[in-house]
Amino acid sequence: MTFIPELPDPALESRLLEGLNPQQREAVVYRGEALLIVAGAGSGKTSVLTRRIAHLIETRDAWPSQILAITFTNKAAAEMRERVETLIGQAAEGMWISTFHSACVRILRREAETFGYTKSFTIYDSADSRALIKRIIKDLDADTFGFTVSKVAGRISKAKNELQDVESYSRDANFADPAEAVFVEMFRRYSSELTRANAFDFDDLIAQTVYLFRAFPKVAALYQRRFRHVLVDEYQDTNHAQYSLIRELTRLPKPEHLKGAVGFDGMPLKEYDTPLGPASLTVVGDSDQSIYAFRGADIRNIVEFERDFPNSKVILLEQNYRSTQNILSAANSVIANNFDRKDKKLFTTIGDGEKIVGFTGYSQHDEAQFIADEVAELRESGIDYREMAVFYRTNAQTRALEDVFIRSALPYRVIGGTKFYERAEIKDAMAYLIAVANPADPLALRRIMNVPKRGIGPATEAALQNHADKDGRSLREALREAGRLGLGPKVTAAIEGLATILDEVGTTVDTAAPADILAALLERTGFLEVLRASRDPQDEARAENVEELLAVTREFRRNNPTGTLLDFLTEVSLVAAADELDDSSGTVSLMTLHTAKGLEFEAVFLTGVEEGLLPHQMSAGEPGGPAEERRLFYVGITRARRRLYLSLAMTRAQFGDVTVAMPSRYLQEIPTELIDWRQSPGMANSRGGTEPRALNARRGGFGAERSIAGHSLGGPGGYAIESGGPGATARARAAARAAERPKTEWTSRVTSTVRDNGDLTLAVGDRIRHVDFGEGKVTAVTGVGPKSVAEVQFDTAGRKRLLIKISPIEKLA
DNA sequence: TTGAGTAGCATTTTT
DNA sequence: TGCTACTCAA
Repeated sequence: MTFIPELPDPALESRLLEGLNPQQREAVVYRGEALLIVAGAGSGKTSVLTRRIAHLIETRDAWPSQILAITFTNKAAAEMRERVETLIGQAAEGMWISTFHSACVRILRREAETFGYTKSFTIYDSADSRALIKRIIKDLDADTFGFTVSKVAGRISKAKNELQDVESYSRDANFADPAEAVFVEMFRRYSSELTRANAFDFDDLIAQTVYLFRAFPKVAALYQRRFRHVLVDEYQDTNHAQYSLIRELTRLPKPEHLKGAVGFDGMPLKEYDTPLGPASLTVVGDSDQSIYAFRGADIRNIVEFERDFPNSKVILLEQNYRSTQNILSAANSVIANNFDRKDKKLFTTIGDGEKIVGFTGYSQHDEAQFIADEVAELRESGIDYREMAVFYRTNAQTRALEDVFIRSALPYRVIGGTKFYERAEIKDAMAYLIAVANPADPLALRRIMNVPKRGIGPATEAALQNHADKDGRSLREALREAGRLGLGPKVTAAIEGLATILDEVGTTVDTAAPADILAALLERTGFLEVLRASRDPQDEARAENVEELLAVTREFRRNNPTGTLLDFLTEVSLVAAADELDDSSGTVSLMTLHTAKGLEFEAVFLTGVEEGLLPHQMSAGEPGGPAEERRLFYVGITRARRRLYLSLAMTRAQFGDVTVAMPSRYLQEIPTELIDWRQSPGMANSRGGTEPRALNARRGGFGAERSIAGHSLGGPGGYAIESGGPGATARARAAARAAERPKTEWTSRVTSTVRDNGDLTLAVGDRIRHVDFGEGKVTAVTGVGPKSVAEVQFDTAGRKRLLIKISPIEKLA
């Protein structure tokens, strides 16, 4: 039979390739079993990926429903979908574009009944997992073996990422070691508690999907038949479980496993539906941007791709369309220090651009003040706030930055960090929803049992739990039978009241809108009422947060008119930090370097470039730690389009007391001529004297990676050796120098003083005195009431923005 | 059982 | 510094 394909529209096809360089072009049009696109930072990979998908559809090589594209965040997924739709219009419907986790939830919900779960399973986020682990540690007195919640959570997570379950883990376990025996027991309990609660944790979502596919080839075959083109972004950050999932999906299904099967449209499959070859796989990644090894990401997945897929093709994208040459040169020279990598050099035709700006503050407040001043200046030069970002290594660093940003009245937003959904009151409200959606979940129930206060304390809870355990029933069922426990009449009534509310509201879960369910729960339990009546001033804010949650549920329904409570809970569980980014908001974004991956900004401030912070102390003991930290630094640098700032502080307050910080070794890996030091470490160090070359003069003093490499001798299970290398002596010397100095030298130039000025009003031309900046003249006043902002030209400290209400200032006569 | 008060401890990065 | 976990009185 002759098959005459419908010819693709040549105009459209050329539009898909328009503006692409030859390598990008090939990445779009290549057809074959396996394709690896090695995409350097800013090399236009998203564009290539979206056009490749559009091209597959446009050339009739694939139906939209045959495409599965995996991204790192939901935001990236949404963006990709949008871009594909813009390229080819409506036809994009039916594609699966999502994160690993969302895709797996979708599969698991559909297939839950096949392997002993119900489709109303809940997803435990890390806080939930930790709460459970904490209880298990307590039960088993495992802390006597030195187990902490994070250690146990880490080990369990690692095992799951390696696709180990309790059985396979204990097969290799050394039971002669009592600590290991205890760990296995904890692992066992953790797993069985999850199963009993009809819940999956993050790692389960992937691992259980792989188990499902392996144990039920007929189920797997359905998906193998459906997805003919699998595309994976950020491949360098995939772990073993995710890798296995991809392998399962791209296997050729056996015809007998498809026999009699029913397709996704509910129609029986036909003979010719059996595919002739495995699905084609496209992965995109850059091993220089692998920063998730701590989470089990295995860089070998990308490095050994060609060996894994013998018929594969590799395409390199090295031209950068994002950054200036100065920024790229800095990035190239830093990453070149990682041995064991394929040499790759980013280049651009944009031109050199501005130099990188360096600044050394006396304290983290000083550093933050510099950033705030620069942000204000950049804004004046026409760069929008939303085009600026501040990066840091640890979340704790936000404090000083937020402090100064607030006082300077600069609009900012912290991405990630203490998230909305991690607030206690939100977790409580969510626990109500979970308890209603998944009655088998005792964790949620326990959380809300006494919120708001009902007089159900630990003793009562234990009694209920006992009753439940006695005849193998759930905690929820025990609640209904509280009358038989011989508790006080008050408590009994409270318990029964709660049970009634949950049961009655529970009848509506499949039909009612999430907002209505939440409203009913809040109303009937008096949750909001109690918060509002409280004397604690913070409770007012908590009540507002809960109302915000209510608004979120309404918003959800607006976007998903048929979305059930379960859909809402799923969506909430899987939001990533980067998903919070709102492109339309005119605020500066503050985020960790990890969150920054995949994003780009016109101006980037990379803060805390200090030894011990970047690279982080904790990384020194881990194999490959310093190299991964360097990649993190590299990722940060390459986010910037035009302006890059590197800053550090001489001293940093850590839990109350102040420690002396040394410039990061990575700073020396950047050619000096690329950095314009507004205040170099040397200048900051030597009583204001000008010594811009001081950083280089100390070469070797604190930059020696040799000291770190030596640590690998410790071997597995070894403890991190107290550093005795050159780095340590330099640190000690610096500390000694600091101690000799009069204290005032080291106190920060910018304090965190806040004052309530009531309704002090300032006018242009007023002279003021500021605690930190000295005297100055008001040059502008904007805003009204408590939000009014003064712009002040200080005599020596330069120009600053000040939120009048809280600044430590006084008006001079 | 609750709430106030205090002692002790902790910070790496996250789907 | 800021939070949690524990103790003790009501």
